Amino acid sequence: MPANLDEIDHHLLDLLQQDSGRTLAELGDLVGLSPSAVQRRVERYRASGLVRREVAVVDPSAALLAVCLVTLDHESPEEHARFREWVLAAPEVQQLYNVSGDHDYVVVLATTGMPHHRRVADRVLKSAPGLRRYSTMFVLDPVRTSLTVPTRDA
Amino acid sequence: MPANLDEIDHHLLDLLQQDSGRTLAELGDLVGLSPSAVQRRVERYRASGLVRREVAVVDPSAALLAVCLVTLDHESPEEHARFREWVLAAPEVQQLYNVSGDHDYVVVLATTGMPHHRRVADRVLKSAPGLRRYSTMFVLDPVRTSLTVPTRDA
DNA sequence: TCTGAAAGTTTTCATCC
DNA sequence: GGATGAAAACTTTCAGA
Repeated sequence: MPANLDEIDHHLLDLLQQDSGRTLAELGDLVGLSPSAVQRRVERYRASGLVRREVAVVDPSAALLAVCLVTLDHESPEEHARFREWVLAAPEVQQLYNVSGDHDYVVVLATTGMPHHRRVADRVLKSAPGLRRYSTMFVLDPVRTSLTVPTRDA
Repeated sequence: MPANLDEIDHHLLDLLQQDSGRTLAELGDLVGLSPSAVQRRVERYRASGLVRREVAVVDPSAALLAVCLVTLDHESPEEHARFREWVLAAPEVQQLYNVSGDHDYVVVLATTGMPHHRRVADRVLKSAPGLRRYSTMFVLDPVRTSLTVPTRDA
């Protein structure tokens, strides 16, 4: 699915992950291609599923973020499925990762403030199916937030 | 800075955080406003800094993600500043959070695979200034990845 | 002050080479 | 990969509520 990418593709994907608001002409200038050629490549990224969508990034300091480490009871596939479904139902779950190690999931909660966070933590995590325990780290400073992914080694 | 937001603003911001690829006309239909009115509001979000930018989201399964918990030695402001500067220099640091609790930072690393990860972990984390220790949780499944932030309580 | 509509400009899209 | 014309989107302006 992820077609072979050349240097220009890596450059374009870097640029698009930084700021997708640029025009095809601007992108063309930056990577040394015509707007048409850029358009073809960008369309290819979308069609292949490499680029999923474009989103607006809201200032994270407008929110209270918390990173929670979750451990489940039994680790059975059914338990995992139920837990995921339950947690994903909450829009405040900004990120959900199944991870290796002592914990099973890392959950990033984004809320409007502490009252909101307490409600969400109680309703979503504390009463989640299969939950053994969880701990919460509040984000004091979101130094960097992004979804940027390298398309090749540095 | 964050102007008072009405119901339509919340709705618009939800939509834009989900998918900013829609046209002003489409957004207008969804929130019940004319394209011009939508454009004015969107421009206001940008000007106020509430919306930072628009980015292309690359399929996270194209990468190896790891969540690292970092503890520093002394906790002095200077140590924090040096650590941040050092870590932020690496483009593979997708997210960096200063957090409360036993650990000082949560670092999300995005790499192209295990060889790349090892190099980055060695170069960026293991030799970071002021580092006492860190642990790594590899992401087995990025169930949900987003930067979505609620602009009001649910 | 905010809205909606229309004119003018830019960008994107599709087809050509 | 580049270039062109058509379609679509965006930006600006203006008048009304």
